[in-house]
Amino acid sequence: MACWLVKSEPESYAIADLARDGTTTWEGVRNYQARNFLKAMKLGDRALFYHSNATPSGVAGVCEVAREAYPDPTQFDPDSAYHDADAKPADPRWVRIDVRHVETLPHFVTLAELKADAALVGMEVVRKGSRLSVTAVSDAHFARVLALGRSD
DNA sequence: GCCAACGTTGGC
DNA sequence: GCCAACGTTGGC
Repeated sequence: MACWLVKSEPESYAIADLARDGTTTWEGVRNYQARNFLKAMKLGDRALFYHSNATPSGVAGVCEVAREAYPDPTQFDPDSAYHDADAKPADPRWVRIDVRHVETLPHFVTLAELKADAALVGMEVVRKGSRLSVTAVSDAHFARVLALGRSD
């Protein structure tokens, strides 16, 4: 089973919102690399829920894939901010997934902590200028972040 | 608000 | 196909 990291700006959707909703739809991804990761995510895969553009930014919890990739309807909606005039219903360009809340970490793991941890060298989100909203995470990195988030 | 990183667009 | 301009992300 693969591990992932998904980013959300807590001002628009935070881990507390996911805890309240139980499941939500992850849509609006308009980057091909991130989309390809979405397509690779399998039912039950776990993902770190990362708060971006936050004070501070960091890993707030864990979610799991509740439904695998299916066409993102916002690409066909002219009124949507995610509208893509070049996307055809017969050949959808963008997908979304559904995710389910698994746990809110008792200790919020800040980006500074991630960067300071020797075991997390090479993790994508720690890279300077990392902008991908969906990334793959190694099993070892995933376990390490969980350990940090569960201890205090 | 600034700026670095980097994906996308469009002229040629 | 090259590359400059531009837009977006996201840390600080």
